[in-house]
Amino acid sequence: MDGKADIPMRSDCPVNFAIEKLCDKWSLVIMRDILFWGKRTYSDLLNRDERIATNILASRLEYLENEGLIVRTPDPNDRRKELFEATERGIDLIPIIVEMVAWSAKHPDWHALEPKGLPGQMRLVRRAVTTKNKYPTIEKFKEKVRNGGYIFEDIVEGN
Amino acid sequence: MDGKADIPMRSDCPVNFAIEKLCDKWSLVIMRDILFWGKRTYSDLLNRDERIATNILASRLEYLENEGLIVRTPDPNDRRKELFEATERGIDLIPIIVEMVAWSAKHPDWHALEPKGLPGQMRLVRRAVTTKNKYPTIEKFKEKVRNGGYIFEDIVEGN
DNA sequence: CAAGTAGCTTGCATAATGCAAGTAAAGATA
DNA sequence: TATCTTTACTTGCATTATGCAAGCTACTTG
Repeated sequence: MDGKADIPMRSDCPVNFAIEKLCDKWSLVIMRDILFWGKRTYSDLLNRDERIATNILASRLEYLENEGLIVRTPDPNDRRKELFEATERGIDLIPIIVEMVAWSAKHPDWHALEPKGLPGQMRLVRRAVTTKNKYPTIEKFKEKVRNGGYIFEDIVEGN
Repeated sequence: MDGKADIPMRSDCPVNFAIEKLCDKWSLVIMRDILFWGKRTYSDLLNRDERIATNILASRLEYLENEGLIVRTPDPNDRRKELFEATERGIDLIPIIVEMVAWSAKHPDWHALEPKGLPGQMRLVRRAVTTKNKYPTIEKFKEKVRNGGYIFEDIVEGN
């Protein structure tokens, strides 16, 4: 119910706008799971490495829906389930998230964690750092999600 | 002194890494002020539209320094002052911030704030949305900051 | 019809942020 | 040189955000 308070913006700066909308500990993690990993249900989103608490997940999903970043629809096959998917506005977060990946991957502190992702995923991360112009890739990512898929779908199936 | 607790990362995901390092309410605002507006002193950073509290600013500057995003040097002309400037790692935040601007500027909620920036600044925002490949611009921005300048220096002087 | 599963809520603890007042050291002013 | 101002903070306390564990209801599965 509560979670993020609905207070007026601190300024009209577009940087500040994005910070106030997006910069909490969980909103972008959830968007990553939907956009990159194709997680669509509450329980799928709950059982991830970062171990979000169930009350926080509920409040964040409500928030993301209110902000127009995701929509929820009842699962036609199982009336207990709701399916969450990204809106166009949510899909527009992909460039931000890709640049975050590039930033992390460029600096030693992240490598010190000895990250152990799937091979295809790590390949993608390396490309995020080295590629001069990431926009062709980003556009492909967006199209995938618009068509009901997710960014890592080929990687998860294959390797 | 306190502020951000030094707890272990929730996962080895590079998205999560960036979120844990950067996603609080103030770190990126301060980096914006340094990178885009050339703010270098404590009092300059304090007196901005978002009205950061003085204790938060102090703790965030300490944090950003510990994370290697900024360095502080004593002002040779005034021994009360310290000058804060971005490191290369801090400069690497520019693409993230630019994509945040593009995200905000693309969607109605931000425009509903009726933002009133300087003309040159608004021009830059519009370009951030429309330009297909932002990397040439981003590279120019980085060079400017590396050379001791800041992104809006031409705009602030002119209009 | 009993046992699980999915998607929550509730209550309480800790951490992050916000506000106001105060302070010491350095520089500016009379 | 004595006073006033500026700069970069700290301290104490209030509020908001996040974290943890337990419980709960509608639906599905065996």
